[in-house]
Amino acid sequence: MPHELPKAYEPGAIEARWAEYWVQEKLFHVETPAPGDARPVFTLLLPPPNVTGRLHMGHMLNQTQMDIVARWHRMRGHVALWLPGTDHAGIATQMMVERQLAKEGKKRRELGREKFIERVWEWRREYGGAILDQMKRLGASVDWGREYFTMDDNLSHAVKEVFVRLYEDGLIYRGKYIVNWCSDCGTAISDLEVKHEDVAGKLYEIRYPVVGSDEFITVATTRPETMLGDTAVAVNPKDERYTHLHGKHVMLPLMNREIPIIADELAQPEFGTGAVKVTPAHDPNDFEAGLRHNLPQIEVIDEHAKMNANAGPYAGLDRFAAREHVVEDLSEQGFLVGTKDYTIALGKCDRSGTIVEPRLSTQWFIKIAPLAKRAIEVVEKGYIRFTPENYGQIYLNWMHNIHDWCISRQLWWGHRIPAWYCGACKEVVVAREAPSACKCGCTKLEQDTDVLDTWFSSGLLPFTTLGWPEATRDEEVFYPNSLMITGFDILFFWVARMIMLGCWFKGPPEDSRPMLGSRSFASGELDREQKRFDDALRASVPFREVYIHALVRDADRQKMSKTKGNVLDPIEVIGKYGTDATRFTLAAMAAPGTDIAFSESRTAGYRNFANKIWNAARFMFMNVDRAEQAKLWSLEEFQKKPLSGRAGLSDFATDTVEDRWIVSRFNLTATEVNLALGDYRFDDAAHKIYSFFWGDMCDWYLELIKPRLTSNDRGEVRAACSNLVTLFEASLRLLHPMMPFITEEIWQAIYDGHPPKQSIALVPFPQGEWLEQVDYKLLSELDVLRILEKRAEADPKALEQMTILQDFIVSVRNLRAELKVEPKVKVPIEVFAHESEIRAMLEQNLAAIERLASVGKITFVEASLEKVAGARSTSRFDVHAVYEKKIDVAAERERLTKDLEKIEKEQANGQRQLSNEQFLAKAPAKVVEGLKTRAEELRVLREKTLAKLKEISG
RNA sequence: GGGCGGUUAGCUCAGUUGGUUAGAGCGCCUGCCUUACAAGCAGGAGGUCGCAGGUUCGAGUCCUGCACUGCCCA
Repeated sequence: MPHELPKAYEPGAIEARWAEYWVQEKLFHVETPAPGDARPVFTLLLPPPNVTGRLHMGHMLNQTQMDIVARWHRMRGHVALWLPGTDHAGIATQMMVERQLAKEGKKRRELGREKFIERVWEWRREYGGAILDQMKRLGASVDWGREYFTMDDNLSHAVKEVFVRLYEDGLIYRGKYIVNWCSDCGTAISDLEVKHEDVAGKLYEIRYPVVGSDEFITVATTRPETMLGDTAVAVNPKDERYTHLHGKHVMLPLMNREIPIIADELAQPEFGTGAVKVTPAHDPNDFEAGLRHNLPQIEVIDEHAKMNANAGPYAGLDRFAAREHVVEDLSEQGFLVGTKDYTIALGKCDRSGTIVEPRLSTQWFIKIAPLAKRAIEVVEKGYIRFTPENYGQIYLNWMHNIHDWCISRQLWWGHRIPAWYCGACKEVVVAREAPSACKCGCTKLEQDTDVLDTWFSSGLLPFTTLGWPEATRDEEVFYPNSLMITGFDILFFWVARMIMLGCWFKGPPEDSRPMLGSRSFASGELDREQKRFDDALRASVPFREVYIHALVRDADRQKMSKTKGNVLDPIEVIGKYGTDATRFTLAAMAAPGTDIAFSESRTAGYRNFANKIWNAARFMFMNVDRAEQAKLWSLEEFQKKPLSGRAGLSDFATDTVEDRWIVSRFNLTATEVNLALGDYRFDDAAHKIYSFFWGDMCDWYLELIKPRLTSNDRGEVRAACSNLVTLFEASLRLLHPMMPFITEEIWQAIYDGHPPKQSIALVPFPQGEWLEQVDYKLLSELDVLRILEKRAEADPKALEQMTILQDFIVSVRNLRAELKVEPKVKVPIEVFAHESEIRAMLEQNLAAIERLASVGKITFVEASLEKVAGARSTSRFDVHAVYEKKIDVAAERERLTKDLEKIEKEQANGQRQLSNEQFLAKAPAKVVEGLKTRAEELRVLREKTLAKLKEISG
C-alpha cells in the first residue's frame, strides 16, 4: 500500500489520536504478576497533582521525565507500573467550592457540613479530572485502571488506621500550643506551608516603666500590637545592665498591668537594648519562655486576626489597625522611644498569601523524632539514593532540625480525625470506627470536627495505593517503589514524609532493634540480629531512588509567576510545536541539578527535528513504495521478521563501509542512551539520539545509500531497502520514550496495520539486554566501545574509515566554497593518499565522493600535493581542486597562518608533556599513546602547512 | 544569621572518577528552492572556561581566598 504523508509534520491530529488509542486500549495497564514471574519490576508513583490544579510547566517536566523512564523500563521488558492519581487538596478545594457557593449567595456554614461535602464531591466529579485529561495529552503512560484519589474509601480507611496506630504508639498527641494560623483559610497550617519573605518594616522601641522606681526598661518589637498580651519582660541573666532589675516588675503601658521582669536566654544582649517583651500567646519563642517561667498566656488576637476582648479598648480592631492605634497611643503617652527601619522575615500562608499569625490553639500533632530517626537512618545507610546527590544532604539537614508536625486542619474537606470526645467525662476516644459509648458509660460522644493535613494522607500513598493495611500481592510485588521523581520544592512535603511514614509502617518494630550492650545476645548473634533488622529496614523504604528535577523558568531565567505574567501554559506550547517537541525540549535541557530556562526557540528547533524525522520517513516510504511497485522488495519481508531477538539491529547487511559504520553508530548510541537514562541524564540521552538521527543517519547514511535505492541491481535495492527500514524502525524504538507520538505514527505505518504488538511502546528497546548483566555505572566510554566490539556490535575500523571519508568530502566542499565554484559545476580533483589502505577506501567510494562533494573527474596522484597552492591536507590525504579561478592569496595565507599557530601551539603542549619524565612515568599508557599518535599527525600537518605557506608566499 | 548552588561562545546551557583538539541548540555570516525535508542543504566565524593564588607531570574539572549572583532554612 503506498504511503501518502504530508510534506511537513503536523503533530496535532496525530498526537490526539494516539493519546486516545493508548488510553482506550489500556496499553499501560499492569496486571499483578503471579508468583514465580521473574520479570524485573519497576514501580513509579505519580506525585499527585492537586485535584484543583491545572497543568503547568513543572508538571510537564516532571511527567515527561517519569514517562521517559517508565516507557524505557517497559520496553526493556520490565513490569512497569506507573500509578496516577490526584490529591484532595484540603484547603484549595474547599476554597474553590466556597467561591462557587458565594456566587450563589450561599455560605459554607449555612449549608452545613454534610451538604457542603456533597457539593465538594460534585465539584470533583465535574472538574476534578481536568489535570488528568491534560496528562493524557502529554502521552503519560500511566495505568489508568489503578487511578487513585486520596479521599477514596480504601485510602481513607488506611488513613484512619495510621492515625489510630500512631496514637496507640504515643506518637500522636493533642495539645494547646502555638501554631501557624491563617486567618483567611481559618485553619492552622504546618511550618512547611508558611513561606518567609523579607519585607521592609519598622522596629518600634517602647519603654516600660519599672514599678517602684523612676527607671524605664526599653524593649524593641516589630509587632507593637502584641504588647497588649505581654505577660513579662525578659533580660538575659548574664546581662549586667539589668542585674539590678531581676525580680522587679514593670507597668505595661496602655493596659496598666504589672508584669514581671524575668531573666531568660530569650533576651540576647546584642539585640536592641537587650530586653525583650514576652507575649506567650502570640510568639513561639515567647511561648517556650512562658512555660519556663509559668507566665500566663493572654490571647489578644482572635481567629479572624482581630483584637479580642483581652485587648481592652482595642477590641474589635483588625491587627494592623490596632498596631497603628497602639503606636499612636504609646507615642501620645510618651512610651514610644523611637522607630527604626527594619527588615522583617514575614511568614505568609502558602495558599492564601495572608500573613500568618502565631496563635495559641488546641491541635493534633505528630511526635516526629522517632520517625525522623529512621528516615535519617535509611538515607545515611544508602537504602535510598538521591540524584543529584546533594539533595541527600539537604534532606538530612532538614530532617535533623525537624519540629513536631501539626496535622489538624480546621476544614471540612478532608479525612476527619478519628477522635471522639465524651460529653460527660471529656475523655478522648481514638478509634477506627465511631465508638458507641465512652468507658464512663456515656453515649454522648462527638467526633472531632477537624480534618487531617492533606499531606498526612498523601505521605502514605506508596503503600496505601497498593492495598495496605491489607497484605496484598500488589504490595508484595510493587513495594518499595523503584523511584520517586519530583521537584525540590516538595522534597520535604512529600519525599521526607513518605520516607518517615513508609519506614515506620512498613519497617521492623522499633522494639526489635538490636541493642548494643544488651545481654541477651551471644557473640555473633548481635550481628545477625542487626543484619535482620537492617534488611527489614531496607525493605521498608517507600522508594529506592529519588530523582529531584529542577525548576522550569522562563527564557530569561525568571521564575514563572502569575503576577509577573510570564507563565507558559504547556498546553499552548504543545499547540504550537507539538507534544513531542515540547517533551524533547524539556528532556534535552534537563541536566540534573540545573534549572531549565525554557526557550521557545529551542522548542522550535526540536519541532524541526520532528519534521526531519517525518521527512526521513517520507524518504523511506517513497523508496520502499517504488521498490514494491517494481516488485524488487516488499515491506512484508520486514514485517514478517519475528520480533524475538530484535532488540537491536538484526539481519542488517554490512556490505559497505557506510553499512558497517551506521550499525556501529547505532549500537554505540543505543548503549549510550541506555547508560544516560540509567543515570537520569535525560539531556545526554536526548542529545545522543538527536545527533545520531540527524547527524549520522540523515546527513550521511541516507545520502550514501541513495544510489543503491535507485539502482538497477535487484540485490542492491533489496539490501538497501531492508537496511533502511531495519535501521529506521530500530531508531524509532530508541527515540520512542522521548517522542512517543511521532515514533508511534511512523512505526505503525511501517507495519501497515499488521504490527507485531499493539504499540511501539511494547516492543524491545535497542541494546537494553546486555546492559542488564553488568554494572554499567562503572563503565567508561572506551570500555563500552570495547564491549560492543567484542559483541560484534561495533566496528572500530569502519568508524575510522568513515571519519576519513567524511573529512575528505568536507575538505572538497570546503575547497569549492573557497574557490567560489558555481554550485552546479562538477569540479575535477586530484588526490594523494600515501597509505594504500586509505587510497583503496577512497577508490571504493568514488561515486559517493562525486555525488556528495559535487566532483567531476578524480585523479589519484603519486606525489604529495602539499606544495600546491589551495590544496587541502590532513595527515591522511591531500586534495586539490583543478579549477581556473584564482585563489584569494591573502585570505589563504591568513587561514594557513591561523592553522599553523594552532598546530604549533598544540604541538608545543604535547612536546612539553612527552618530554617530561614524570608525565611518562605517571600518566596512563593510553593517554601517552594517544599523545604520541597525535604528535605524529601534528608533525605531518605542520610540514604540509608550512610547505603551502612557503609556496603561496614565494 | 545558617546551609546549598551558579559564573564556560552573542543568548540558553552541557562538559560524569583531573588526561589527547572545551561541545550542543538558537542566533550570526556566505552560498544554494540539489526529486525526503527552506521547519531544509552546504560552508564558515565565534571561547585567555568570573578574578587571584595553590596542589599536580597535567586543572574548565580538586583546594583556599575574593567578586558577582540565585535558592532554601531561621
